[in-house]
Amino acid sequence: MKTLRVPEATVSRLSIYSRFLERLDKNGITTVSSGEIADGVGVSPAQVRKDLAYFGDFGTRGVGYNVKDLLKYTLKILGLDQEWPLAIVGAGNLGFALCTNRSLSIRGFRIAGVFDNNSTRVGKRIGNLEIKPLAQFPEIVKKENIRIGVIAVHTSLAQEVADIMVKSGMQAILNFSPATINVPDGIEIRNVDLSIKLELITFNLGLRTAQNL
Amino acid sequence: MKTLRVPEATVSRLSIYSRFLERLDKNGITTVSSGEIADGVGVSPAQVRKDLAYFGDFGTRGVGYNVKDLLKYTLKILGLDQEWPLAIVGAGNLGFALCTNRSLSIRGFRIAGVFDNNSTRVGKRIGNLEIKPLAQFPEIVKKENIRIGVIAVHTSLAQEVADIMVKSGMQAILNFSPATINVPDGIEIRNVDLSIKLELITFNLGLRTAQNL
DNA sequence: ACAATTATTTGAAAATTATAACAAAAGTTA
DNA sequence: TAACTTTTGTTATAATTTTCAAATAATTGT
Repeated sequence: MKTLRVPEATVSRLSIYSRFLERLDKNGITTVSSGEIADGVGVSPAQVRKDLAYFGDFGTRGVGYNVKDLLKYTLKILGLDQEWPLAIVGAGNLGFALCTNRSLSIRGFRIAGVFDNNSTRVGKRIGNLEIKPLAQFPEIVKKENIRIGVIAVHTSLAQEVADIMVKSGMQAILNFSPATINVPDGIEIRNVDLSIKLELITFNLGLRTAQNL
Repeated sequence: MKTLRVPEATVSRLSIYSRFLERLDKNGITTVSSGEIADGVGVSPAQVRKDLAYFGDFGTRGVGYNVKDLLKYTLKILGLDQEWPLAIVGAGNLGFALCTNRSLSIRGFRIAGVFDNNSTRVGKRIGNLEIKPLAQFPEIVKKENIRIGVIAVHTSLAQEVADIMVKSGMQAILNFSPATINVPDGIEIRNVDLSIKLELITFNLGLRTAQNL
C-alpha cells in the first residue's frame, strides 16, 4: 500500500477546509474553487490544492470542487464518517465546558463517559450524563468501546490520569492540562494548551512595543 | 536592532520549557542540562539548545543552565515579566472555565473583564468578577488597559465579536470558536481549536485500523 | 597541573514544508 | 471545431526547521 506521509499541518488544515465546506453546503453552494476555499479560511490557493492532492484528485480542472463530494471525502479522510465516543476525566469547569461543547458533537464526537474523583461531583449530571467515579473508568470505556481519553484535570493529576487511561486500553489521549505527559510508544498523545497561544501573543506584543511598531 | 526572526514553533516550545523550569525551580533544582529539559518535555536536546540560542547564550559548557536564571529569561522573553489583563467575551461554559482556569493566572494572565449579551448571564458573578453587557466592552477595556481579547462565544457570533474587539482597540485576539476570523493587518489573531487536535487523532487512528497496526 | 568528562556553541547538512510556476484538462464561446 | 478561459494537478524552486557534528569551554578527580 502506498502510504505517503502526510504533514500534520496538512491534516489540521483539512479539518478547517472541512468545516468551511460544511458551511458552504449548508448555504446551498455546490461548487467551490481552491481560491475560494483559500479566501474563506485564510491560506493560499496553492496550499489548498497541495493539501488536497495528498489524498486524491477531487477536483475538476476549469471547474473546481464539488462541495458535497469534497466534504464527504474530507470527513472520510479525517475518520469522521463514524461516531467517536470520548471519555473525559475531570468534571470541573473545563470538563463541563467540553461536555456541553457543541462544536465537538457536530463533528461526530460523543461524550460517552465523564469521570471525577471529587465526591462533590460524582453522581451529579451533565446533560443526560452522570459523573462517575474514576474507579469505573476501565469498566465503562470497555463497555462503551471508547478509544480516546480526554484529560481535563488539574496539572498535578494529569500524569496519573494518563496512566490509568493507558492501562485501560485508550489508544489516544487529548490532554488539556499544561503538563507534559509521558505515554508508551504506540499511544497517541495530543495537547491542547490554553496558554501557549496566549504566550505567543504576549511574545509578539512584547516585540512590538520593543520596536515601537 | 538585530531582530533575527524566531520560528513560531520555537516560541511555543519556549513556553513549555519555561513551565518545566518552573517545576524544577519549585523542586529546588538549580542546574539543568539541555538533555534533561529535552527528556522532561519530549523534544531532542539539540532542539532545546537551538531554541534557546535564538535568544542568547544562557548556558555554561560542561555545566548546563542555571534554572532560576533561565526561568527568568524565558519569562522575560515571552513577555511574562508583566501582568496581562484579558477581556473575555462569552460567559458560557467555556468562558466560565477560562475565567476560573488556574494555569492562566499562574502565568501572569488576569481576567480583567467578562462580557456577554445573554440577559440571564449579565450581572452574575464569576469569582469576584461581574459579567458585563457587551456594550460596555469599549469603555472597560480602555479603563483597564486591556490589549488582548478572548472570544468564547458560539461560532456564529465570533466574527461579530472580533469586529467589536478590533474597533475597541484590541491588539490581539485569542479565538476559541472554530470560526475563521478576519481581522485587519497588524492585529494578531490566534485560534485555539478544541476539535482540530481530536480530528488529528481520529485521522491517525483511522490510518492505524486501515493498516492493521 | 593535566587529563578526562561533560555539555554548550556554532555552523553546516538534511529533511521538511510552503510557494510559485506551468502544463493539462474541462468547459465556453464564436 | 478551434480558440479562449478557468482551474486543477504536478513539478520545481524556495524557505523554513530540524538534526548532526566539530569545536570550545568549564569542571572534577588524580
